[in-house]
Amino acid sequence: MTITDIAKLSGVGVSTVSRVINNHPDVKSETREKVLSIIKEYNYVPNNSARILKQSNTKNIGILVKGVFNPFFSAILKNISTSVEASGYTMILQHHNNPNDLDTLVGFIKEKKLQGVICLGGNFIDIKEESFDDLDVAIVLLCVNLKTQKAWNSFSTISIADDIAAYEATRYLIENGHRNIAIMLGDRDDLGVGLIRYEGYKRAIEDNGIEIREDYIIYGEYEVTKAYEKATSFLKENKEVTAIFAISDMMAIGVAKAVVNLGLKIRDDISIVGFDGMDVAKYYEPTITTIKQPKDEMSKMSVDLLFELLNGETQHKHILLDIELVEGNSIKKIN
Amino acid sequence: MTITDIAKLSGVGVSTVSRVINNHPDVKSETREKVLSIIKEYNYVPNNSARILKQSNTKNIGILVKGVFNPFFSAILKNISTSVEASGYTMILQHHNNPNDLDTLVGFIKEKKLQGVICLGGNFIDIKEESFDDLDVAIVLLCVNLKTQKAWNSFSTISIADDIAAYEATRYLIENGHRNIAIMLGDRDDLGVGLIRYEGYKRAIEDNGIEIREDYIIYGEYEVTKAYEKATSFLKENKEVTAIFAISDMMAIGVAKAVVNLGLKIRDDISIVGFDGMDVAKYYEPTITTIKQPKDEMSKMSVDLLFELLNGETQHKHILLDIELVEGNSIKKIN
DNA sequence: GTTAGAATTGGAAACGATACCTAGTAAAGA
DNA sequence: TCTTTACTAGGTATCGTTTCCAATTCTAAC
Repeated sequence: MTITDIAKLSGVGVSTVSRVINNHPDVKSETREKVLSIIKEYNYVPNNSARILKQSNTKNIGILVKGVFNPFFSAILKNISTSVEASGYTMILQHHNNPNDLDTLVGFIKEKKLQGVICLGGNFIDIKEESFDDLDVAIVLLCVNLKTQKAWNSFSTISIADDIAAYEATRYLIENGHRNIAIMLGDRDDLGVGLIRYEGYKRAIEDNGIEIREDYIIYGEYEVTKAYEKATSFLKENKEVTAIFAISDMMAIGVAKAVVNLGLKIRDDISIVGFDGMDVAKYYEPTITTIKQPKDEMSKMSVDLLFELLNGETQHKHILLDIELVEGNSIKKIN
Repeated sequence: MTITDIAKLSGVGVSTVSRVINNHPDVKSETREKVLSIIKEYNYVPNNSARILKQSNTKNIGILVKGVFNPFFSAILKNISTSVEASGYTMILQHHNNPNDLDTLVGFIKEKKLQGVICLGGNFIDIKEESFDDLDVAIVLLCVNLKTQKAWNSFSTISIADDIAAYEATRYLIENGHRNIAIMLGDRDDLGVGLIRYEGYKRAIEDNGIEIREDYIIYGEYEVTKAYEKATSFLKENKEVTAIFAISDMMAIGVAKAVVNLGLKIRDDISIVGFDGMDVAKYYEPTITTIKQPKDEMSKMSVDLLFELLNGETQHKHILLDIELVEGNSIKKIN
């Protein structure tokens, strides 16, 4: 079934059928009805490749996800997915663990002929000025590790102030009297936003005259199980620690279980702070104090911005969203 | 940059360049080298649409996800994603909430010119014999509601015996002395596998001479928050209930929090059984007894099967995987 | 030196849509 | 009645590949 077949069956020319399909105005309504009925009867769907070939408009949006598909990313993914489809674009999902995020991104764009791409997570610290030069594509980075302002006009970013967020979380613990505060990061070899969060933590510690201890870093790999294991062995050996700041809520849950299974009490013995503001943190018992990221806003903005960029309605932007420290019941006030 | 440009630059014909690109044997090696170097120099990437148009081989694999992107689906998605990419196929993700799953599926296949598709969740109860007739595509259904054996040779399924699983969970509660057992399903209007699970629950209740109560069905919509709210109001009004069987672990966590916030104790006052076998259920405190689905096996098998089907190495299969009741600490033994 | 056969190579017709350009028809105005 | 204008419709070149078929070159044996 091609457009030619439909044209013959409806007794009109191919251009007319094309006009009908694309909702062009210059078609008599009875002709349109007739063509439409034939299309429906024969279950005709236009060949996307042929259209793309002619129009050089692929309508492909890529989503490049780095690392774990944690519930936080999934929630964002779902929101993005819904909006992308609603706009008649095709969403191509790629997951990777490649340390070279930039090359992966560029390859993805070229290979899939993307018009736009959203990156979820990853390190983009050494972006080169010319990296995106020859590709005319709308790029939005979400939750990435990016400190340089190089090539600042070649892509957009939507992020929270990860360092300030981590600073706040740590300061909150210190204000509550904690001094021996450990931090749980993701992958030792590929920190991503974890690096920025660690810097916030570090600054808060130092600003309050506490000594930084490298051995207070735990790597939980963003997984509940790993977090549980690592926290268990860590707590066994560092009895003086009174608080752990985990940079994801899922890891915070692993830590919580470790605390319980060691015969300790969450809050009274070990205070816990999470990060993300997932529902599970709220519905865990005790409710875990966490840094809430505006995930719905983040996903909505990223898609909106992407389409604005695609339509040439805006220049590249760098948006910083607010976070919120949501108090739970997992932090003890010491004296 | 097109194949013609490359041909001119290399001083050969387009067919030769095409042969080089596609690794056809009939090219002198020095010609090949030359063409390859030009391709590299000019950063040429073949136009995928043109290729697809000619070859009608899109290498597109679709993933159609119904309803919520819960952590269970995300985990499966991640596994699938990795394998699909490794095979050089493109993964197109679509999320929907359309009650008519079959039409959505067929439209998805046609529009995106898919070669294969995996469905995650949904209702496929009224599949018609001719539904997939004109589409030559490998279909694997995962975690779907499907009872008829119509068109059994047009698609594959990978599933667990949802009814037996739910039967087991319910029977386990009954064996532990519970009689007033509520069940928490997903969406009232779109049950999916929930329907099958409900039947298992119902049968277990009846087999043990307990009266079925329609008002013991709670609809938690597969969300922690909803589950929490619904369980809270349910428990306030049904004080005789001693156990709740939630058909997802995330909902089980919502239920758990509801129990705690009502001043009751998980296990001692209200027993909870989940479904899925997610890490969070294991690391929740108390560990939630759950029906564990072999999610890694499910995702691996679905992709393997899909590619076998694509390569014509096998006929359609209908695989039933085993589940396991993983005991936690959320069930009280009554006398 | 010829020639069969193999090894390479080039030309050109598709694939299925879009959109420019042209043409016919009907209504409106002169 | 004739011209102008607005609609509506059709023909066809084109997008960038692949691949069939034909043509050319090369190799080696006579």
